[in-house]
Amino acid sequence: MTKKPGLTRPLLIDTALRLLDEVGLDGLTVRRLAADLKVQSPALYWHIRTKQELLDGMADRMIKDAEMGPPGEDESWQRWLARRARGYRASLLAHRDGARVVASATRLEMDTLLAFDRELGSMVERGFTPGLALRTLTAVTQYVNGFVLQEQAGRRAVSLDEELPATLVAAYREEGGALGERAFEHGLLALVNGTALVLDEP
Amino acid sequence: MTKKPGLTRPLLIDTALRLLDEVGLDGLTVRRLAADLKVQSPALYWHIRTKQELLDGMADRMIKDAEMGPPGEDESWQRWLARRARGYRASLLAHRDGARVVASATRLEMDTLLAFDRELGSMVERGFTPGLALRTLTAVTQYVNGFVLQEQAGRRAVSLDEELPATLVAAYREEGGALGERAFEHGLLALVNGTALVLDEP
DNA sequence: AGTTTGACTTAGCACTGCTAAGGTGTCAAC
DNA sequence: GTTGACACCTTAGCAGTGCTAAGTCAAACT
Repeated sequence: MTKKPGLTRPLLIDTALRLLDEVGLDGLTVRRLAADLKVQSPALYWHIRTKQELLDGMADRMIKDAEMGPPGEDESWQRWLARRARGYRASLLAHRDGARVVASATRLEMDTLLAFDRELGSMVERGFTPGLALRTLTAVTQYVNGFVLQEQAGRRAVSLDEELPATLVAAYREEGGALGERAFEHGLLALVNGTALVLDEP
Repeated sequence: MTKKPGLTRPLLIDTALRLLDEVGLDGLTVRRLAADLKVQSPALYWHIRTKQELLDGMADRMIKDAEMGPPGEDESWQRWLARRARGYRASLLAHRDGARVVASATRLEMDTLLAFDRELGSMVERGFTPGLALRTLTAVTQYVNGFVLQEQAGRRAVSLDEELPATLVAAYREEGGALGERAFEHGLLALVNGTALVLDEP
């Protein structure tokens, strides 16, 4: 040990997440982050190997913040699965472009993976086979990823001044303008209840 | 009309999709595409305004290729929904990084939107409210997006030389090494059957 | 005191999307 | 047929990107 560093990997990740909320993923450049840390940009490469590694760290951080864990003793796996999905979604929504960040992640850290494994284990205790547990958790996770990705894209499929087709207009009116909470819950419940069906009939 | 152009917007998009399979989304640069078309890179900007517009065109193209349409007369909406999802997934898988491309799209063309509207309409004919139809179709679409996104990321959560936790190993062994067809079908069936449940109980 | 080493800076490379300005061939009008 | 206009493409280049090589310098160890 020599001089204690002004920068650390966790500090990089935290600052990057704060900066992400300000400027979005496209605005998040290495130089901009370095400026925020009052440092020249190559300094960051002492603590991370590539920008991708930084993104991976950010994704890992957001997943950890979701505090997903095994179900409580008195909790059905259905309720737990739904609660987990909601928490995960909230964690993605907590940061601008959050879903894009985790979608771009290529590697998670070991402890995050261990937490995931513990979840699988508790599902096995409740009657799932390991493969079934993995498939179920994957399905829910990917549903959330896809949903929030679209949610945060803030994309309108077509410019607003153009006229939308009839049924679509009716649908949006019924939904109150945008796909949000309700649409998410709809798909989530279908997924969870549908899984229960599949479980009963092998 | 004057000189007939050597380049056209559709040609750009087709060539870009072919190039995408070669070099992936990260390797797909404007200059590289121009070189493939034996043209200098700024020439492309006569036919498209930004690279994003090109990506949008590519996404639109892939969606059209899925040939999703309303259900046949003698087809239950459940079978149709599943068939649609499988076709959509196949279309995303048909091109390298296909899911990333559609995820990055910000705008779809009007006729694609009209096709979508026709699907919604036929669901309404079968008892859905417009909002319910939209939510259902969105849920399935986002599930497919998320799933294929992960599928194509080819990501291993952790490097292969590291040891994986116990239950996860068991799960992967049970699945035969990777999450593919079976996992997709599992989530899809859950989603479709779950939707049927939700429909019956308002 | 001298050497090592961790943490940072300065300079700069190869590349990106994109623009401004200029050229060139083809068509319509006269 | 000459002229003008316009569609389409080229040359040159800007501002910005991730990242590296080499140098600096103070703190820590011997």
